[in-house]
Amino acid sequence: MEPTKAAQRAQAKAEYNAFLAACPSRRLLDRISDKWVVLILCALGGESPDAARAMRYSEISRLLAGVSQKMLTQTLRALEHDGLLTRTVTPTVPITVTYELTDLGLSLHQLTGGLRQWAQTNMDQILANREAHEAARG
Amino acid sequence: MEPTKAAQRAQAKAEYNAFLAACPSRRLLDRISDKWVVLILCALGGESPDAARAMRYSEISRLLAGVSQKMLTQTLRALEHDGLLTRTVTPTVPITVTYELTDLGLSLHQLTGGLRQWAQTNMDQILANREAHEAARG
DNA sequence: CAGGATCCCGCTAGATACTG
DNA sequence: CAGTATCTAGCGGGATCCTG
Repeated sequence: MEPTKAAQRAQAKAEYNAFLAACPSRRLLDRISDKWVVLILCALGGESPDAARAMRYSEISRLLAGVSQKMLTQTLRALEHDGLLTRTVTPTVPITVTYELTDLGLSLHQLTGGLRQWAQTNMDQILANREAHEAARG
Repeated sequence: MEPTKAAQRAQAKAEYNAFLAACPSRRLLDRISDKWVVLILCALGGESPDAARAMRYSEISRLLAGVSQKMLTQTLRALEHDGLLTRTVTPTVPITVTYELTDLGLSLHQLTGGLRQWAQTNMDQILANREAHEAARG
């Protein structure tokens, strides 16, 4: 009679449906389907799972070329709020703030890292597709 | 002296770096890190890899509750342009247009489907994190 | 009636300048 | 160094119109 873990997991899966606009998971999916979220997770997560490390604000800012301070701060705060990363303030002079992925953030990094990998791996194919598509219909 | 396939792959990986703002793969990553892209891929890809199927415009529109016609059309065209899906017009009355993932689109669906799954699986944890975070600092 | 193009508006991303 | 505050332009989104 005791519910198995598999049954509990199936139950949890059935609870949320990201296709429904009103479902909380839909809003969560919208949030993580964001270019800055993906890039920040890729930065903090490193190339391999064990390469994750804490980074300073300026370090992230430098790595993610093109990000504005506003979007970086805003996105970091949102990720902290959701428990995907921790923000640590060290009162040195000048002040030091580091960001580090939580276990939950690391689990999501498995996926976002895949996105980055996919983009880099299939870039040539996509470029070829675009050319073919443009040639086909001008 | 002949380059191995692994070496060629490593070379291809080194070519693109999604962290660089000027790199084409960065723009590609920005594109696929988009909520409508993710949802459309999830819709056309189905729950399991073999559940992928062609869908009509109105069918997608209904499934992705909350998407505007403009964004749906715009995103579908962009995905077609990149070769992630095909657009097929059947001259019935009234006209029928179906969209279907290509192999490349299916490969990306492996990842976006994971995002959706992750959002639905970790929703409860995130909600708990938010509450804890708000309680901690009002 | 399905499919989509166009116009208009509000919001938000992003650049710039300023502060603890 | 690590942010906040302010302003503007461009994008997202709804209403409307067009076409087969």
